[in-house]
Amino acid sequence: MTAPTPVPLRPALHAEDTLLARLLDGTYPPGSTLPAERELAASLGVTRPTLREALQRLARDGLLEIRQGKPTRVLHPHEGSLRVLAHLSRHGELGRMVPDLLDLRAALLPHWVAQTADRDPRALREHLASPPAESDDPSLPRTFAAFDWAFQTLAAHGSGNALAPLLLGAFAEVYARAGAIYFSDPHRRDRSREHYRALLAALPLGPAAAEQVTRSTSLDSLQLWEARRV
Amino acid sequence: MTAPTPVPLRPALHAEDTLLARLLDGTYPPGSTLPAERELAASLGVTRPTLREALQRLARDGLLEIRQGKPTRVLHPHEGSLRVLAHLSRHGELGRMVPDLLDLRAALLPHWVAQTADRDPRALREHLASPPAESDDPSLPRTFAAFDWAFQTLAAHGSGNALAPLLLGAFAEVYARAGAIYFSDPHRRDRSREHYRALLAALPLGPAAAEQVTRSTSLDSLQLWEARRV
DNA sequence: CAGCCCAGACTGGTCAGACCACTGACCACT
DNA sequence: AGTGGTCAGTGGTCTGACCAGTCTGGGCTG
Repeated sequence: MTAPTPVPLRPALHAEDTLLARLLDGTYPPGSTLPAERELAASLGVTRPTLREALQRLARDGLLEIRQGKPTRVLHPHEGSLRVLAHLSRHGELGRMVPDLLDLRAALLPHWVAQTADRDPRALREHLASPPAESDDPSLPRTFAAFDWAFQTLAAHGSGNALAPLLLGAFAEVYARAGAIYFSDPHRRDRSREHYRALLAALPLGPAAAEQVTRSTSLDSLQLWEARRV
Repeated sequence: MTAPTPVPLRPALHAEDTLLARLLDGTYPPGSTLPAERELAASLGVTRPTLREALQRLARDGLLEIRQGKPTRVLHPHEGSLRVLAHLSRHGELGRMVPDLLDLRAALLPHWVAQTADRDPRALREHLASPPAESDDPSLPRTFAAFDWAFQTLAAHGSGNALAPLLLGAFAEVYARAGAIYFSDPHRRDRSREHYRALLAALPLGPAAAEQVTRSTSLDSLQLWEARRV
């Protein structure tokens, strides 16, 4: 029996964070079974109702399967939901996600930009006109990431596909973290400004041109990342 | 004050379902504020801990914002997560989602198929070889939808993008429902069999060919749906 | 002996009511 | 007018008990 851990932050948060850490570090491997709630609550230093709230949240994220009468089961990652990404990104897997994120971006963004160009590119055009200027402000990477995120959001909304903003939203937290890393390099920032300019120039030429430009610039970003100093 | 409702199914489920229904039908519109937990629990005929478990789940879905000291706030849909899709699909919005789902498919699937073709198309080839045969089995639409879903899953896994299966998985429930509708038409089933055959033929020709075929067949499916008898 | 069945010991699900902790608005004081 | 404290209302947590499925092992039956 594990010694009751002191509870630094809110008990429910402590419980969720601790459980999540154990789920990710293999203490409770996929397919295995969680200790009984009473036991788990005691070892975490919280009460059962509090623990249960944390368990319900993790279950909703697709990490656990809770069924009355049987032990709570740890699900396999592929059974999980997109929300686990946010968790993973907080546990050091972020770097490895960047190329995958850029790859998805290369698949979706050109599609959305083309549709936006076809329907109503005004908001997008206006936004792209003024990316953050270069400076030595330490928060510039985050500012730049926010700008790029807004760009994607505009394209998702402009696509006319009601599911697009929801889909994009699933990546909000991960993107914020990953973007701060990607845009920490002045060279990559500068290259992205070129990308925005190129798209701005292509928008009046129609959807096909906008799509083509967005695709090639997205792939360029991916290559920029792959070629980074290791 | 609302009269305590009788509790048919599990109290926690009843609470969540009822709340969700009220969130979707505008009883608790976005931006508004939920009744206090004590009051809400009483009106739902459950106790506070039970209600809170339901609230925690809904909050994790991005439908609510719960903060100590302030009333629980109803978030706007675009602040929600992809999980709300599953909820919406259970509340009659499914038909309107089909074209949007097909549109997303047209953006992602060709990308994934191309990568799978490039890396290791064997499993995909094997799967595509044997789609469900025509019959009058009333469960055929669902069977067909399951086959098509497996196809997409193979492509997502084969893409090598670790995020792809997670992304696809977010649509599992919605796709199961939407697919059962789409594939209820024998004509559309037959057309999809043609699509599978075409892709099967294109796979040996390389990623570009596979991508091109997948893109055009995806768009064909979209047009088939748009042109349906109304 | 093989097989069925049921009690009991797990598991999670819910209840009850109390108290703690944070938020915001109101109000007396400066 | 500005400032600080007070307090009512909100969510957060605790306590310990009981309800409800699930599974297993031992005893009974055929």
